[in-house]
Amino acid sequence: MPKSMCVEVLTAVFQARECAEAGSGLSVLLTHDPRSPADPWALPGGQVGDRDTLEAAAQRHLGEQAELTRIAHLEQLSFFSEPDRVPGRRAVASTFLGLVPRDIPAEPTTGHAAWHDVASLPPLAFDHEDVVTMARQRLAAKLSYTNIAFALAPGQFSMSELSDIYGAGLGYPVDSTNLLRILSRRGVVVSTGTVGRTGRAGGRPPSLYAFADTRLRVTDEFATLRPPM
Amino acid sequence: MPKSMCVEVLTAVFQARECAEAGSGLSVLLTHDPRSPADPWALPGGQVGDRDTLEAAAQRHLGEQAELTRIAHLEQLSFFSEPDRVPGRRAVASTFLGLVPRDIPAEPTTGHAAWHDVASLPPLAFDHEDVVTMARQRLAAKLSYTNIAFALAPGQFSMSELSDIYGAGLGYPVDSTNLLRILSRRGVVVSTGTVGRTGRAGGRPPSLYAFADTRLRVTDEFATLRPPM
DNA sequence: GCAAAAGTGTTCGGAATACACCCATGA
DNA sequence: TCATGGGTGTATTCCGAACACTTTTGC
Repeated sequence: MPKSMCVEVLTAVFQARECAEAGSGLSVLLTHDPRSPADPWALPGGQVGDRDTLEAAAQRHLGEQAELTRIAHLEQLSFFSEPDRVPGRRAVASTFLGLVPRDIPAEPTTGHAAWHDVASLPPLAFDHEDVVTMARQRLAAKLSYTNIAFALAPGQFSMSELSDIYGAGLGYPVDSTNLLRILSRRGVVVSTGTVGRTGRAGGRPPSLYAFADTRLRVTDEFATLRPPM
Repeated sequence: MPKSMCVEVLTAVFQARECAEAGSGLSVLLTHDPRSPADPWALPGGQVGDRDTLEAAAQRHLGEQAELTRIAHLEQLSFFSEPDRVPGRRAVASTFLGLVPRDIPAEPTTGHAAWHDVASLPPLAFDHEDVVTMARQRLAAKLSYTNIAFALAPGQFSMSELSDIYGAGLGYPVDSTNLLRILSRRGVVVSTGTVGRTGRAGGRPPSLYAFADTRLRVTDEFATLRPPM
């Protein structure tokens, strides 16, 4: 009879930050135990309880380690199961991608967790950097063919703000003009009828939009090889 | 300290069968223990060894239970972690999608495993039908934007044969004329220069083609929102 | 009025589907 | 020579990127 294995969860939580000046605009939540200052930063996560699903365990650890209780979207990534990925014990990691909208309180109030721009990450524990890389790739891919940006955007937003969020997730600038056309035709965003305030540099006040759904939905199902007729 | 959990692997292996008459043309490998005839059919899989990755464990079980040692493609699906998905024990399942080409020996020689057309599946154990459904969706999606069909096709094939394979995986007919154009432009298939034999109903003998790669490759990376320039 | 940002319209090119037509073989 | 299936070419349609132009605000 084979032995049972130890399963842990790890979550890469992203947020598209406001700060325009430096970095990519996309930040990931990392934890660091101040009692062990020599340890590298790590992704939030930990063990799975007897009655937890993996998703529930991931959410519980985010609440405990970073006071993050409102995750707009959480989805499974891959399993990391190399026998020696964590020295000294057999730990199979179930990894997750989590997304938090821009308008929730930014900074965790404990000293154990902090947001780091993905363009300038510190050294990370074990294979956690691989998890971040995979999470970024998954996010970029799903921005193209799903409405996943609802989980990064605030409740209402201007199209230029949304194109900044897409740009942060994709890594290249996105034309806000065409973005509105595409997302409107697909029924992803709808106009709220309200207008926002003009920014500090002047300019016309923007119309505000909102996402039509708050659950993940595939919006471009058949990139090619569509069904006939 | 939380208890460790029991991890099992489950694999849905697909093959595009030749038999044209009935069914969808897509078959999945199921196992059934003749010593327990009352049990339903199940997906192949089982426990994970101490030094196994999950992928290695999945492949080992396929070899033991169905004498299947040449898997052309194996990739992780989701984890199934509902606490009561298997009555009586806590079993977290790591599920896989496996693909086998059309030209390998079709029937397992043991009585423990058999191919079943996905259009007429028997009742399956636990949540295994959900795994099959997820695997079919993953296969259909990746047929559109990757070269994953290399793992279902024989080493050489005519375009009409390949369009049958695509049709089996997608669930709707695919025009072989346009399929060749698309896959040629993307560099997915190349002409071998050889020609095959005409079928039993007459007709012009087909040119034979082959896949350029035997590893998964994304061929249509940016369905939309391409980078500028 | 001027700068800055938002919104509108147009053009262009690429890609996929559909379909008509030609080619090669066996009976 | 005819039926059958493979292959080539073309038309249509759609969608997204690029960009010029107009509109609306603050100073």
